[in-house]
Amino acid sequence: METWDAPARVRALPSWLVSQVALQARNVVARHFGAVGGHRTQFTMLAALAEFGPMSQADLGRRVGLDRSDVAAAVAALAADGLLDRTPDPHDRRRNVVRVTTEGQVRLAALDAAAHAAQDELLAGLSTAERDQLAALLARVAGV
Amino acid sequence: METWDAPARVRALPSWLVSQVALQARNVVARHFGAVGGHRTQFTMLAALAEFGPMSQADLGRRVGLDRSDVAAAVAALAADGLLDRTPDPHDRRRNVVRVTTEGQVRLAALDAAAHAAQDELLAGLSTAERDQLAALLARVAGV
DNA sequence: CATATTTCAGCGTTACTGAAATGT
DNA sequence: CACATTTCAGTAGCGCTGAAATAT
Repeated sequence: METWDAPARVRALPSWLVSQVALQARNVVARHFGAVGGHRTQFTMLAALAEFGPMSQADLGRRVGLDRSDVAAAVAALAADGLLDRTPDPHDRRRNVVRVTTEGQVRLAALDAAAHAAQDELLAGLSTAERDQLAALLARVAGV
Repeated sequence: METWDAPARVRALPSWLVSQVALQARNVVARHFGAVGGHRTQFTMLAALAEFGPMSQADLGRRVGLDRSDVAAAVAALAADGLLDRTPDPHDRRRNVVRVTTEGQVRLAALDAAAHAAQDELLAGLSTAERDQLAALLARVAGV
Protein backbone atom coordinates (compact mmCIF):
# COMPACT_ATOMS: atom_id res chain seq x y z
CA MET A 1 0.00 0.00 0.00
CA GLU A 2 2.99 2.30 -0.52
CA THR A 3 2.50 5.52 -2.43
CA TRP A 4 5.40 6.56 -4.63
CA ASP A 5 4.16 10.02 -5.41
CA ALA A 6 4.12 9.63 -9.17
CA PRO A 7 4.54 12.72 -11.36
CA ALA A 8 1.38 14.78 -11.83
CA ARG A 9 1.33 14.28 -15.59
CA VAL A 10 1.36 10.52 -15.09
CA ARG A 11 -0.98 10.39 -12.11
CA ALA A 12 -3.62 12.28 -14.09
CA LEU A 13 -3.79 9.69 -16.87
CA PRO A 14 -6.76 7.30 -16.65
CA SER A 15 -4.74 4.80 -18.69
CA TRP A 16 -2.06 4.79 -16.00
CA LEU A 17 -4.56 4.60 -13.15
CA VAL A 18 -6.41 1.73 -14.71
CA SER A 19 -3.16 -0.17 -15.23
CA GLN A 20 -2.18 0.31 -11.60
CA VAL A 21 -5.56 -0.94 -10.42
CA ALA A 22 -5.44 -3.85 -12.87
CA LEU A 23 -2.07 -4.86 -11.45
CA GLN A 24 -3.43 -4.77 -7.91
CA ALA A 25 -6.48 -6.70 -9.06
CA ARG A 26 -4.32 -9.35 -10.71
CA ASN A 27 -2.34 -9.89 -7.53
CA VAL A 28 -5.31 -9.91 -5.17
CA VAL A 29 -7.34 -12.23 -7.38
CA ALA A 30 -4.39 -14.56 -7.95
CA ARG A 31 -3.87 -14.86 -4.19
CA HIS A 32 -7.53 -15.64 -3.49
CA PHE A 33 -7.81 -18.09 -6.40
CA GLY A 34 -4.51 -19.68 -5.42
CA ALA A 35 -5.89 -20.39 -1.95
CA VAL A 36 -8.64 -22.46 -3.58
CA GLY A 37 -6.17 -24.05 -6.00
CA GLY A 38 -7.23 -22.42 -9.24
CA HIS A 39 -6.55 -19.73 -11.80
CA ARG A 40 -8.32 -16.73 -13.30
CA THR A 41 -8.61 -18.56 -16.62
CA GLN A 42 -10.26 -21.58 -15.02
CA PHE A 43 -12.90 -19.40 -13.46
CA THR A 44 -13.91 -17.61 -16.64
CA MET A 45 -14.02 -20.83 -18.64
CA LEU A 46 -15.98 -22.83 -16.08
CA ALA A 47 -18.38 -19.90 -15.62
CA ALA A 48 -19.00 -19.67 -19.36
CA LEU A 49 -19.67 -23.41 -19.66
CA ALA A 50 -21.96 -23.37 -16.63
CA GLU A 51 -23.95 -20.41 -17.92
CA PHE A 52 -24.16 -21.21 -21.64
CA GLY A 53 -23.83 -24.98 -21.66
CA PRO A 54 -21.43 -27.21 -23.61
CA MET A 55 -19.67 -25.66 -26.60
CA SER A 56 -16.59 -26.00 -28.77
CA GLN A 57 -13.22 -24.67 -27.63
CA ALA A 58 -13.30 -21.99 -30.30
CA ASP A 59 -16.69 -20.75 -29.08
CA LEU A 60 -15.48 -20.89 -25.51
CA GLY A 61 -12.49 -18.74 -26.36
CA ARG A 62 -14.66 -16.19 -28.15
CA ARG A 63 -17.06 -16.08 -25.20
CA VAL A 64 -14.49 -15.12 -22.61
CA GLY A 65 -11.98 -13.32 -24.82
CA LEU A 66 -9.21 -15.90 -24.60
CA ASP A 67 -6.98 -16.94 -27.45
CA ARG A 68 -7.66 -20.29 -29.17
CA SER A 69 -4.14 -21.27 -28.23
CA ASP A 70 -4.51 -20.58 -24.53
CA VAL A 71 -7.93 -22.23 -24.43
CA ALA A 72 -6.47 -25.45 -25.78
CA ALA A 73 -3.86 -25.56 -23.03
CA ALA A 74 -6.30 -24.58 -20.26
CA VAL A 75 -8.91 -27.10 -21.40
CA ALA A 76 -6.30 -29.85 -21.42
CA ALA A 77 -5.28 -28.98 -17.86
CA LEU A 78 -8.87 -28.79 -16.61
CA ALA A 79 -9.76 -32.06 -18.34
CA ALA A 80 -6.74 -33.73 -16.74
CA ASP A 81 -8.07 -32.63 -13.35
CA GLY A 82 -11.53 -33.98 -14.14
CA LEU A 83 -13.12 -30.53 -13.90
CA LEU A 84 -14.42 -30.66 -17.43
CA ASP A 85 -15.09 -33.17 -20.11
CA ARG A 86 -13.78 -32.95 -23.67
CA THR A 87 -15.28 -35.16 -26.36
CA PRO A 88 -15.21 -35.00 -30.16
CA ASP A 89 -18.32 -33.44 -31.73
CA PRO A 90 -20.11 -36.13 -33.79
CA HIS A 91 -21.72 -33.45 -36.01
CA ASP A 92 -18.44 -31.68 -36.81
CA ARG A 93 -15.42 -33.81 -36.22
CA ARG A 94 -13.01 -30.87 -36.20
CA ARG A 95 -14.47 -29.77 -32.87
CA ASN A 96 -14.23 -30.79 -29.26
CA VAL A 97 -17.40 -30.37 -27.24
CA VAL A 98 -16.47 -29.18 -23.77
CA ARG A 99 -18.77 -29.50 -20.76
CA VAL A 100 -18.41 -28.98 -17.00
CA THR A 101 -18.33 -32.03 -14.77
CA THR A 102 -19.92 -32.21 -11.31
CA GLU A 103 -16.45 -31.81 -9.88
CA GLY A 104 -16.04 -28.76 -12.06
CA GLN A 105 -19.21 -27.23 -10.67
CA VAL A 106 -17.85 -27.66 -7.16
CA ARG A 107 -14.64 -25.95 -8.18
CA LEU A 108 -16.58 -23.18 -9.86
CA ALA A 109 -18.51 -22.47 -6.66
CA ALA A 110 -15.26 -22.26 -4.71
CA LEU A 111 -13.71 -19.95 -7.32
CA ASP A 112 -16.83 -17.81 -7.31
CA ALA A 113 -16.58 -17.31 -3.56
CA ALA A 114 -12.87 -16.54 -3.87
CA ALA A 115 -13.59 -14.02 -6.62
CA HIS A 116 -16.10 -12.18 -4.47
CA ALA A 117 -13.70 -12.10 -1.53
CA ALA A 118 -11.06 -10.66 -3.83
CA GLN A 119 -13.41 -7.87 -4.97
CA ASP A 120 -14.06 -6.95 -1.36
CA GLU A 121 -10.39 -6.68 -0.67
CA LEU A 122 -9.63 -4.76 -3.85
CA LEU A 123 -12.47 -2.26 -3.38
CA ALA A 124 -12.26 -1.97 0.40
CA GLY A 125 -11.97 1.82 0.16
CA LEU A 126 -15.20 2.29 -1.81
CA SER A 127 -18.83 2.27 -0.72
CA THR A 128 -21.31 -0.04 -2.40
CA ALA A 129 -22.68 2.82 -4.51
CA GLU A 130 -19.16 3.79 -5.56
CA ARG A 131 -18.32 0.22 -6.50
CA ASP A 132 -21.39 0.07 -8.71
CA GLN A 133 -20.50 3.40 -10.27
CA LEU A 134 -16.95 2.24 -10.99
CA ALA A 135 -18.15 -1.04 -12.46
CA ALA A 136 -20.68 0.75 -14.68
CA LEU A 137 -18.10 3.20 -16.02
CA LEU A 138 -15.56 0.44 -16.66
CA ALA A 139 -18.18 -1.66 -18.41
CA ARG A 140 -18.96 1.20 -20.77
CA VAL A 141 -15.29 1.78 -21.61
CA ALA A 142 -14.74 -1.94 -22.05
CA GLY A 143 -17.77 -2.08 -24.31
CA VAL A 144 -19.26 -4.99 -22.37
CA MET B 1 -14.70 -3.52 -30.68
CA GLU B 2 -16.31 -6.97 -30.61
CA THR B 3 -18.38 -8.03 -27.65
CA TRP B 4 -18.12 -11.68 -26.72
CA ASP B 5 -20.98 -11.78 -24.26
CA ALA B 6 -18.98 -12.95 -21.27
CA PRO B 7 -20.75 -14.93 -18.51
CA ALA B 8 -22.69 -12.81 -16.03
CA ARG B 9 -20.59 -13.96 -13.08
CA VAL B 10 -17.46 -12.79 -14.85
CA ARG B 11 -18.88 -9.62 -16.36
CA ALA B 12 -19.97 -8.46 -12.90
CA LEU B 13 -16.45 -8.58 -11.45
CA PRO B 14 -14.73 -5.19 -11.21
CA SER B 15 -11.39 -7.01 -11.30
CA TRP B 16 -12.28 -8.46 -14.69
CA LEU B 17 -13.65 -5.18 -16.03
CA VAL B 18 -10.58 -3.28 -14.96
CA SER B 19 -8.34 -5.84 -16.62
CA GLN B 20 -10.25 -5.55 -19.87
CA VAL B 21 -9.98 -1.78 -19.83
CA ALA B 22 -6.30 -1.96 -18.88
CA LEU B 23 -5.69 -4.19 -21.89
CA GLN B 24 -7.45 -1.72 -24.20
CA ALA B 25 -5.53 1.12 -22.58
CA ARG B 26 -2.24 -0.69 -23.10
CA ASN B 27 -2.93 -1.14 -26.80
CA VAL B 28 -4.22 2.37 -27.44
CA VAL B 29 -1.38 4.01 -25.52
CA ALA B 30 1.25 1.82 -27.19
CA ARG B 31 -0.06 2.80 -30.60
CA HIS B 32 -0.02 6.53 -29.84
CA PHE B 33 3.40 6.39 -28.17
CA GLY B 34 4.73 4.26 -30.99
CA ALA B 35 3.75 6.93 -33.51
CA VAL B 36 6.04 9.35 -31.64
CA GLY B 37 8.75 6.71 -31.26
CA GLY B 38 8.57 6.04 -27.56
CA HIS B 39 7.32 3.77 -24.81
CA ARG B 40 5.11 4.01 -21.74
CA THR B 41 8.15 3.53 -19.50
CA GLN B 42 10.03 6.40 -21.15
CA PHE B 43 7.14 8.73 -20.52
CA THR B 44 6.80 8.00 -16.82
CA MET B 45 10.54 8.24 -16.24
CA LEU B 46 11.05 11.45 -18.20
CA ALA B 47 8.00 12.98 -16.51
CA ALA B 48 9.33 12.12 -13.05
CA LEU B 49 12.77 13.60 -13.79
CA ALA B 50 11.20 16.73 -15.30
CA GLU B 51 8.91 17.25 -12.33
CA PHE B 52 11.19 16.30 -9.44
CA GLY B 53 14.62 17.02 -10.88
CA PRO B 54 17.70 14.75 -11.06
CA MET B 55 17.75 11.70 -8.83
CA SER B 56 19.27 8.25 -8.49
CA GLN B 57 17.93 5.31 -10.47
CA ALA B 58 16.64 3.69 -7.29
CA ASP B 59 14.69 6.82 -6.36
CA LEU B 60 13.40 7.06 -9.90
CA GLY B 61 12.15 3.52 -9.76
CA ARG B 62 10.39 4.13 -6.45
CA ARG B 63 8.80 7.30 -7.82
CA VAL B 64 7.08 5.68 -10.74
CA GLY B 65 6.64 2.17 -9.39
CA LEU B 66 9.13 0.47 -11.67
CA ASP B 67 11.51 -2.27 -10.63
CA ARG B 68 15.18 -1.38 -10.07
CA SER B 69 16.03 -3.92 -12.71
CA ASP B 70 13.79 -2.46 -15.39
CA VAL B 71 14.87 1.08 -14.57
CA ALA B 72 18.50 0.16 -15.22
CA ALA B 73 17.67 -1.15 -18.68
CA ALA B 74 15.36 1.75 -19.57
CA VAL B 75 17.85 4.37 -18.36
CA ALA B 76 20.60 2.77 -20.42
CA ALA B 77 18.40 2.90 -23.52
CA LEU B 78 17.34 6.51 -22.93
CA ALA B 79 20.93 7.57 -22.23
CA ALA B 80 22.05 5.89 -25.46
CA ASP B 81 19.46 8.01 -27.30
CA GLY B 82 20.69 11.18 -25.59
CA LEU B 83 17.33 11.74 -23.90
CA LEU B 84 18.83 11.68 -20.43
CA ASP B 85 22.18 11.98 -18.79
CA ARG B 86 23.63 9.46 -16.34
CA THR B 87 26.64 10.42 -14.20
CA PRO B 88 28.10 8.92 -11.01
CA ASP B 89 27.05 10.71 -7.81
CA PRO B 90 30.18 12.26 -6.22
CA HIS B 91 28.55 12.16 -2.76
CA ASP B 92 27.62 8.47 -2.96
CA ARG B 93 29.58 6.57 -5.53
CA ARG B 94 27.15 3.65 -5.58
CA ARG B 95 24.61 5.87 -7.30
CA ASN B 96 24.03 7.25 -10.74
CA VAL B 97 22.48 10.70 -10.91
CA VAL B 98 20.03 10.80 -13.78
CA ARG B 99 18.80 14.03 -15.36
CA VAL B 100 16.75 14.93 -18.46
CA THR B 101 18.55 16.47 -21.41
CA THR B 102 17.08 19.18 -23.64
CA GLU B 103 16.44 16.52 -26.21
CA GLY B 104 14.66 14.54 -23.52
CA GLN B 105 12.37 17.46 -22.75
CA VAL B 106 11.39 17.66 -26.40
CA ARG B 107 10.59 13.95 -26.41
CA LEU B 108 8.63 14.33 -23.18
CA ALA B 109 6.44 17.03 -24.73
CA ALA B 110 5.72 14.77 -27.71
CA LEU B 111 4.92 11.82 -25.44
CA ASP B 112 2.68 14.03 -23.33
CA ALA B 113 0.64 15.02 -26.38
CA ALA B 114 0.44 11.40 -27.48
CA ALA B 115 -0.71 10.36 -24.01
CA HIS B 116 -3.55 12.86 -24.05
CA ALA B 117 -4.64 11.76 -27.51
CA ALA B 118 -4.68 8.19 -26.27
CA GLN B 119 -6.93 9.10 -23.32
CA ASP B 120 -9.39 10.72 -25.70
CA GLU B 121 -9.55 7.62 -27.79
CA LEU B 122 -9.82 5.28 -24.82
CA LEU B 123 -12.56 7.27 -23.08
CA ALA B 124 -14.44 8.36 -26.20
CA GLY B 125 -17.70 6.98 -24.80
CA LEU B 126 -17.61 9.01 -21.58
CA SER B 127 -18.43 12.64 -20.91
CA THR B 128 -15.87 14.90 -19.24
CA ALA B 129 -17.65 14.57 -15.90
CA GLU B 130 -17.72 10.79 -16.22
CA ARG B 131 -14.02 10.69 -17.08
CA ASP B 132 -13.24 12.69 -13.95
CA GLN B 133 -15.45 10.41 -11.89
CA LEU B 134 -13.73 7.32 -13.26
CA ALA B 135 -10.28 8.77 -12.66
CA ALA B 136 -11.17 9.74 -9.10
CA LEU B 137 -12.51 6.30 -8.25
CA LEU B 138 -9.52 4.55 -9.82
CA ALA B 139 -7.12 6.86 -7.96
CA ARG B 140 -8.73 5.91 -4.65
CA VAL B 141 -8.52 2.19 -5.37
CA ALA B 142 -4.93 2.57 -6.55
CA GLY B 143 -4.14 4.53 -3.39
CA VAL B 144 -2.51 7.31 -5.38
C1' DC C 1 -10.86 -24.79 -53.31
C1' DA C 2 -11.55 -21.66 -49.32
C1' DT C 3 -12.60 -21.87 -44.57
C1' DA C 4 -12.73 -23.55 -39.60
C1' DT C 5 -10.86 -26.09 -35.49
C1' DT C 6 -7.41 -27.95 -32.54
C1' DT C 7 -2.77 -28.00 -31.21
C1' DC C 8 2.02 -26.78 -30.64
C1' DA C 9 6.18 -24.05 -30.67
C1' DG C 10 7.55 -19.71 -29.97
C1' DC C 11 7.52 -14.31 -29.36
C1' DG C 12 6.95 -9.65 -26.92
C1' DT C 13 5.76 -7.14 -22.94
C1' DT C 14 5.42 -6.43 -18.04
C1' DA C 15 6.56 -7.29 -13.44
C1' DC C 16 9.49 -9.62 -10.77
C1' DT C 17 13.50 -12.62 -8.35
C1' DG C 18 18.28 -13.81 -7.26
C1' DA C 19 22.73 -12.81 -7.14
C1' DA C 20 27.10 -10.56 -8.10
C1' DA C 21 29.93 -6.34 -7.85
C1' DT C 22 30.54 -2.13 -5.71
C1' DG C 23 30.23 1.15 -2.20
C1' DT C 24 28.34 3.40 2.45
C1' DC D 1 29.19 -6.01 9.76
C1' DA D 2 24.59 -4.80 7.87
C1' DC D 3 22.69 -2.32 4.24
C1' DA D 4 22.04 0.21 -0.41
C1' DT D 5 22.77 0.68 -5.44
C1' DT D 6 23.53 -0.82 -10.06
C1' DT D 7 23.47 -4.46 -13.21
C1' DC D 8 22.58 -8.82 -15.39
C1' DA D 9 20.49 -13.37 -16.07
C1' DG D 10 16.52 -15.58 -15.72
C1' DT D 11 11.35 -16.50 -14.51
C1' DA D 12 6.16 -16.27 -14.77
C1' DG D 13 1.82 -14.60 -16.52
C1' DC D 14 -0.67 -12.86 -20.37
C1' DG D 15 -1.88 -12.05 -24.93
C1' DC D 16 -0.65 -13.18 -29.27
C1' DT D 17 1.35 -15.22 -34.07
C1' DG D 18 2.42 -18.83 -37.45
C1' DA D 19 1.96 -23.08 -38.99
C1' DA D 20 0.73 -27.94 -39.21
C1' DA D 21 -2.87 -31.51 -39.11
C1' DT D 22 -7.55 -32.35 -39.65
C1' DA D 23 -12.08 -31.72 -41.19
C1' DT D 24 -16.12 -28.99 -43.42
